[in-house]
Amino acid sequence: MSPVSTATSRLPRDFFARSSVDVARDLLGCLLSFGGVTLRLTEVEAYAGQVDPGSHAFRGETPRTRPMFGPAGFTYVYFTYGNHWCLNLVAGQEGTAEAVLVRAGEVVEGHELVRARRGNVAERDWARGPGRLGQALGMGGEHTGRDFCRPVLGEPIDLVVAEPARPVPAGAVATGPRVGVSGPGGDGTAYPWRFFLEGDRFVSAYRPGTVKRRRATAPRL
DNA sequence: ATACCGATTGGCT
DNA sequence: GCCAATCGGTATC
Repeated sequence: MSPVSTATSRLPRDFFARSSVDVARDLLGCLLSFGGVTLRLTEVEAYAGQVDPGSHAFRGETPRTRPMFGPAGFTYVYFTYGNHWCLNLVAGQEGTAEAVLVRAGEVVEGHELVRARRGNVAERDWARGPGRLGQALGMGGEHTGRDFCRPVLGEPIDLVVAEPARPVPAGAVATGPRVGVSGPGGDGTAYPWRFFLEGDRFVSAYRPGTVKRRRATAPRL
């Protein structure tokens, strides 16, 4: 039996109610289970809500970002580029709209399920990147705004975030600019809030954010 | 009503 | 390394 599959203590809401940066760092190595698939988290990013130009919540609450403005311990799943569903775990105090983007992981359980969803791609790429990870887990818009800390009441919760059997050594955690975050003052280099396991194969490739172009004038036909 | 764009990915040069 | 795909969210007219 693999040591990682033996850890089963669900992280409490208090764990997520801290600053997104602290939560992100501590999530590395943790086990995230959803619908029969378990990932060992290798890469995450912190977003600091309304004071963070790179955050979806920067311009205030909208129907999409509503879960971010709620209490910690809920999901925020968003759709992007016409194809991809990406998973966030809401952090911080209610109203601050902090969240942690789950960017990559290693599949440690549910290989058959993931193989079916991800097709014939290298196992290394099954959940290496937020879009791929969402697909590996079978994430969709119906999974946003879900409480993953509440123990048993109400609708079934199939998302579990648990401590690893063995915590990752502090020296194994690396930080850097966030991936793909763009815009004036919002580029990823502004905050080194990407956390990943140094040297781990299941970490996505770094890509800098694109420089935002400004169109000269509006077409206004 | 409409235009712009993205916390990405996969394919091709 | 470069770039098109693809469509919901958001801002704007």
